[in-house]
Amino acid sequence: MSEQPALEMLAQRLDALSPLDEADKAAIVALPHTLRVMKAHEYIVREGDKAENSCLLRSGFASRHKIVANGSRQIVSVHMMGDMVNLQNSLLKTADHSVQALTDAEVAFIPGKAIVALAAARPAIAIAMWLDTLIDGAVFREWIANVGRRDAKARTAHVLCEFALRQERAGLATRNKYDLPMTQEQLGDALGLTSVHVNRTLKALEEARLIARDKRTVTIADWEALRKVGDFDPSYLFLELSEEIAATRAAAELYAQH
Amino acid sequence: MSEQPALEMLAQRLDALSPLDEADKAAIVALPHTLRVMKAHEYIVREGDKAENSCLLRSGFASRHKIVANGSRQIVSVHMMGDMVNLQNSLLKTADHSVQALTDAEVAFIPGKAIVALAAARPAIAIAMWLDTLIDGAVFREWIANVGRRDAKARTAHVLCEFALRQERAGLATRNKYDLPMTQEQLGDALGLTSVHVNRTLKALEEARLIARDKRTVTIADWEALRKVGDFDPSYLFLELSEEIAATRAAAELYAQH
DNA sequence: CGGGGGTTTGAGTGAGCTCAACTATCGTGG
DNA sequence: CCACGATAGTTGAGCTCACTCAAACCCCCG
Repeated sequence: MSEQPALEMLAQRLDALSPLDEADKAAIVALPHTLRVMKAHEYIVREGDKAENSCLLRSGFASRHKIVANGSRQIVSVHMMGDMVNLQNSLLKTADHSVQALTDAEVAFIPGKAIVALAAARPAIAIAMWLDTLIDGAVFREWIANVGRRDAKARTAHVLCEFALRQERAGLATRNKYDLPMTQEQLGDALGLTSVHVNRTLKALEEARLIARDKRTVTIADWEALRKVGDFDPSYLFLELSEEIAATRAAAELYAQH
Repeated sequence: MSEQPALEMLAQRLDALSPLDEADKAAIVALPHTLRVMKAHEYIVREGDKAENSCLLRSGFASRHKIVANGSRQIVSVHMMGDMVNLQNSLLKTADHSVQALTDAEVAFIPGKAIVALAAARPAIAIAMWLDTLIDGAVFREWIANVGRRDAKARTAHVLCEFALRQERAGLATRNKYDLPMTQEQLGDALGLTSVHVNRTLKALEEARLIARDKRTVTIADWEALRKVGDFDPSYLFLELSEEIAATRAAAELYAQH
């Protein structure tokens, strides 16, 4: 990943959400942080932990989840390259949920205090981070509706569409073909279904020729049809606010190859 | 409601979340706004609307909801006196969900632009509003887990506990007895259940002597037992951050009577 | 005292669950 | 290079929680 400073990615993301000047970006890149390479399944934050760091996901995938009384798990969000996984840790004192690596991942831990101090000193950064949090909230709302009111087929199709667009935005794949970085068990935990039922549902979507699967690579065979059964309208992702991220990243990659 | 300026309540809330100085509070109270009295069922914001205002709920109750393809509704949050109902409208351009009055309500509409300008000018306010948004998100996460992984009984008990503590914080009731300002149909929309099943579930909770009901007044007969079946742990509400709100409000009421 | 919204109850159905077995894939060490 | 074990995916059979449909019932308000 070149000589790029670790937090360049964060500066880009926030800049895309809400324009920052060069000094703002420099201040973000200069934020104190420690880089860690995590293995799949490793915990990045545990529920109940004292909240000290916020985490930028530099590569790989991570999920946030809660455990309920009967022992089952609910994944409340899935994150990928470029996402700030737990900005809430900057201002809230204890973690209300766990964050776990879904795949091997590179994570930059940034002290919450440094983030708050930066936000206090630089309004544009405060607003960009607030906006990131607002979009986070919009996705949560959609997920509440997803698990609360859609049946298994629609629910599954919906997140398949969401992942497609988010991976495309992150510059990781196209909207028509991407790696689903989670087991059916984990997918079930995200959808509020059992792994057995996820399996049958995916099979049904495949038999209906909406998707194709190979290992964990998902091909969306009929985007329009999948969008329809999944009742998917991407506006809650506010992609237009960060459209240039994928483009920037693609350009950087091209440049790196030469 | 006395001669208090309409936005005093907002200044108090934000100050409780993250300390503000007098100039900050004065600036909040001076924010441009229009007051409206809404009837129950009236829409405050409609999904898809151009987002122009954020709304402070001065009295009454409101809910936010999404409609899914099959026509059913999912309530994603319930709000009460003192809540900012849709801060996201300050920074996001279109509303991704609707806001509706559950009861008659007084609402202060504040232009999103004014809020952003204030946040940009006054870091302490930006951070307080960001924090409010973060707590909003924590509640959304809990609701995802609630509808995704808890059965009807636990799910219902859980929100009954949540409403108790939130109404207590707002100074509207005690945690042992409060008005549930919604029909069983609406409760079902919040829980991802049908109204029929909500009815049976409430009845079961009543027969188990965990709650008692009279019209829409809920009495929690056995808090500890209800908390347990509802798998309720209030930490996600971050009540300690705004403990003084209820106290302040109670004191103000006392003062007003004399 | 009639109408309308909300609540309650019953009866039957079905989507998604549980339990259990079997298969496929893949990394590891002999 | 193969055998093994572990992890993940697939399939079947039966069950149950919550749904649907439908009919009372209740209560408030005009």
